[in-house]
Amino acid sequence: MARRRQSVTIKHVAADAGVSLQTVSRVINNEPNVRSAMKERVQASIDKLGYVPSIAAQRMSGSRSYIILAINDRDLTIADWRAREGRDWVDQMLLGGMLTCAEHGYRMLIELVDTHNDHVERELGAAIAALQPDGVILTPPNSENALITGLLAERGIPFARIGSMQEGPGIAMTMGDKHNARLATEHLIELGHERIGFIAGPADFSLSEWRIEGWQQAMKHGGLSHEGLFERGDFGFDSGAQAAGKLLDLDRPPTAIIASSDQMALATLEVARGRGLDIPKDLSLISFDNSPIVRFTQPALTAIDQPIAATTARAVELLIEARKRKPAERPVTLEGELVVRGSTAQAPALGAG
Amino acid sequence: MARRRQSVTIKHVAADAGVSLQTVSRVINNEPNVRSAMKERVQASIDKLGYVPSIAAQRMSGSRSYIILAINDRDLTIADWRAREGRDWVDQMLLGGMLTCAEHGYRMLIELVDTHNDHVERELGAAIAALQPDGVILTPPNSENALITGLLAERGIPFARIGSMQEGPGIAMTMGDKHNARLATEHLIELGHERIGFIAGPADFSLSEWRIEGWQQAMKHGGLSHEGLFERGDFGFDSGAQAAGKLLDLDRPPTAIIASSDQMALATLEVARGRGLDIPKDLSLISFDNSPIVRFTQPALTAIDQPIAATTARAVELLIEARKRKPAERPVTLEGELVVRGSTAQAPALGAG
DNA sequence: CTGAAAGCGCTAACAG
DNA sequence: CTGTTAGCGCTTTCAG
Repeated sequence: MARRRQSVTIKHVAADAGVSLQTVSRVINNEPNVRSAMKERVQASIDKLGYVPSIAAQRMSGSRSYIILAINDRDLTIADWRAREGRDWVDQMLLGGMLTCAEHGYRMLIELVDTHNDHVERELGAAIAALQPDGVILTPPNSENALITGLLAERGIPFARIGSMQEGPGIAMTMGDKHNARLATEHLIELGHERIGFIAGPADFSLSEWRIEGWQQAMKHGGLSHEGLFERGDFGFDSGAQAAGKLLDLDRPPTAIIASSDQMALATLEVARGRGLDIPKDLSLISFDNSPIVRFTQPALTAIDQPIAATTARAVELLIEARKRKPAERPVTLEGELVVRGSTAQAPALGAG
Repeated sequence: MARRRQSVTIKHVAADAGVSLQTVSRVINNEPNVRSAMKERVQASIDKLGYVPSIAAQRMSGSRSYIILAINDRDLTIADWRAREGRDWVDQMLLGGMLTCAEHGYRMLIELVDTHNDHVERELGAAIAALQPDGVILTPPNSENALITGLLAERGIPFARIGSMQEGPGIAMTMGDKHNARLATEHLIELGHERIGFIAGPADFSLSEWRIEGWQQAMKHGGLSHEGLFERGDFGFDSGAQAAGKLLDLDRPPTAIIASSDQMALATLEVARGRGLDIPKDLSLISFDNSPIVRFTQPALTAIDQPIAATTARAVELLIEARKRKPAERPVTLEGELVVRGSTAQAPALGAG
């Protein structure tokens, strides 16, 4: 294989336009001090020759790499891909991230990191050393992994922490979990439900707690008690089934359940069916992931749609800005929406059953 | 923002190990002429310092970029992402491609290219100039886009053409479409079906034609006629509905239909239902995409599973090898499998109805 | 088998 | 406002 060198370099452009390399560089990088006549002349040569700067060379001379790295948990991601159950959060991240990157001449690269392992630092460190990304996007539960955030901060790489409100280095971002949980709860209250159960996610996800807060607040605000209507799962199906079982075993079981993940919602659906309950007649159900799968159940599930694409897009923008302005201290929040489908209905008549 | 330089470079390692840069370079690249004692000493320093070579620098000095580029059609990909209907071929490509890349120290980067437009060359040329990928993976319908393959060949970049058997530059690869169509048809013949309809994809996809061949061959081989049982769609829902309608309008309609995409299969399901046909009792149905969605219909669809992940993985391997060995001339084929679910059943009794 | 020198394409820093 | 100089971190010659 022949050595593949840049076919047309900054030198060719400089020669063609009859200027110095530096001037061409200034035009490429849209720097101020260039006379517009000069700029046009150089641009003409660039267009004529079809010149595109080499990212590697740009990176080498100490400037940007034009790469944003999205760090995802290796095992979780692969498990989702292999399961082929339609979970599309990676796609949504790509949708928001890639397109926004492209608008600014950047690329987004996904990196799978084995975050359970204690050599996260080595793995992530290697990725950073190899790629020298201009910014990193962290998703839960990595967003609050001190090993990761510490490393990034130490190396001075701007990063966004999606699903984290902690203070400290990096841009904290949330998808409005508290608000979203409130939204779901209020929808049920409006439908006349008074006993609304909540199946939370694991405690090591901060967003699990925010959602609990949102639910509790909405309940209180509606003059309802949430006592005893709470269970916790791990986002997975089995844990959801167990939690749903406990809630439905109560002396006075809930007439509606909010589950913090699609899998736990699906499990709840199945458990309820197993007990002869009709959804939504006997039990209303809201899922906290609007993944494709919840549209194909019978009935389709009312769900909280998290703005994954929009949040990732915003993260990219903030990361790119970060090298100019110092990022804001306050957490950035993009709120989700409630998508109403067939799994929620008027609460069963009070005296009935 | 401080200039971010490589924290530990080849120089540090060389100094630490008390050897020249060159020797370190040789160890990194696993070159032959290094005494094993030397090698170990250098490796020890590398490990101690946590050194990882900078891809940008490696690329700069004329060697590999360690980047494999997967080119996808911009509009199609974005449409799928936005639709959120669980189509997961991008994920499957990532699954196969990223993991295999990682095994070899490469990264896979997705690039969305507006392939309809006639400035494909500029777009793709820019991506290549900027990234200098070591290999490119093309998916249909780009695999046979002469503008694209020509550009790649001209620049001497190894590339794989998935879904193409054409001769010429680049590694031709298929997912066994002919074989897969035969498989589906044979399954139906075994179930006693004699009139098996086929809804093909658009003619500008070579694989559409291969599937037709497979179906026709299996029919002939089973002593059956395929005359008049053929329709063509564009892979989309509406075209599928139209095609299904025509097939079911025949004087002697088919008792089974094979659709070349999940959307066309779904459309067929709906059209059949609309006519009061029960699936699979009155009509058996096979989808040609085993995307998550076909598992959630009632009944779940029997489908051809295309080895997207495996093919992408193989493509990556072949591309990486390509810079050593000259790639084989013959097309590389990985065949799909039939996943039997509830949409196929024994043919309705002959005299009945 | 190992080392020294040159340069990849680009930008930062400094002159003019 | 524009040009010159000196590297970035690595690999490729080519000597030893």
